[in-house]
Amino acid sequence: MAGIASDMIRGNTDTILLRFLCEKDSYGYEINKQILKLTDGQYGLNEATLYTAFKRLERAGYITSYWGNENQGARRRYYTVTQEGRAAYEANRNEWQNAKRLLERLIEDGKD
Amino acid sequence: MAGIASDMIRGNTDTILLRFLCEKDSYGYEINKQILKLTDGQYGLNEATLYTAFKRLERAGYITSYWGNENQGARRRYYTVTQEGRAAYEANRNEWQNAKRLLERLIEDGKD
DNA sequence: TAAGATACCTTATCTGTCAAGGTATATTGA
DNA sequence: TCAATATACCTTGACAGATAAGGTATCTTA
Repeated sequence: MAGIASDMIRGNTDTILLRFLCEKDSYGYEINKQILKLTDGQYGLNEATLYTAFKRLERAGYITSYWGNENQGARRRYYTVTQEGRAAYEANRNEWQNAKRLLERLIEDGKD
Repeated sequence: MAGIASDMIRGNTDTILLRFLCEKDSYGYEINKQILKLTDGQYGLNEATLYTAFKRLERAGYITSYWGNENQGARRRYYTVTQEGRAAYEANRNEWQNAKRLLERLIEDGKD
């Protein structure tokens, strides 16, 4: 997933994770599969990026975590979005929409 | 211009500069003023970012530069986009449009 | 004559991403 | 039975782009 596309998504990683956690508690591996599915396999988070982002969000107080009690299969660390996390998601979503508008002007309006 | 919005634009800096240079030869200070104008003052490149990007583009062979012969005022380094630069702009623009579509799915489709 | 605008540049530092490595368990097919 | 694959987590070191802060030099304006 290297290259420009991933650099374009940079800065939105946290927002994407929060979006999924706003729907329901989940864990890293599952969220990444959902991302891949939603993008038809065009985008997925590198694992190091994924777990770094979870740590960042937890440190910021936007999510909390707990171990699931799987009685079979690999263990899972579940994440729950906090009230602050929901607010951050809304704010980030607005920021994305604003940034999108600006980029459309800056990149696309100069079409030949 | 710190914060999330600037991180969202990261990865598009080169594309933005190429877009302006595809219209006409220009120099750093002028392009930055155009960016500010197009975004109603909402976004402008940090100078260090700006000149770093020019260097990167020149090293990549996407632009060339020459000193303008101003007989008054501060000296200006003008940039010209190359054929490869135009091709890169088109490719980047497509990548941006693709990334935009993905981000809309990943961020916006989960609306409440 | 000082302040502000124009115009360029460098350095050190920060942050997010990523490749590469690791651990452990369960399932599936040869 | 046993190797491969999928699930699921984590850490480390390196890299690239963005930035704050500093600098230089000229011209205009109050």
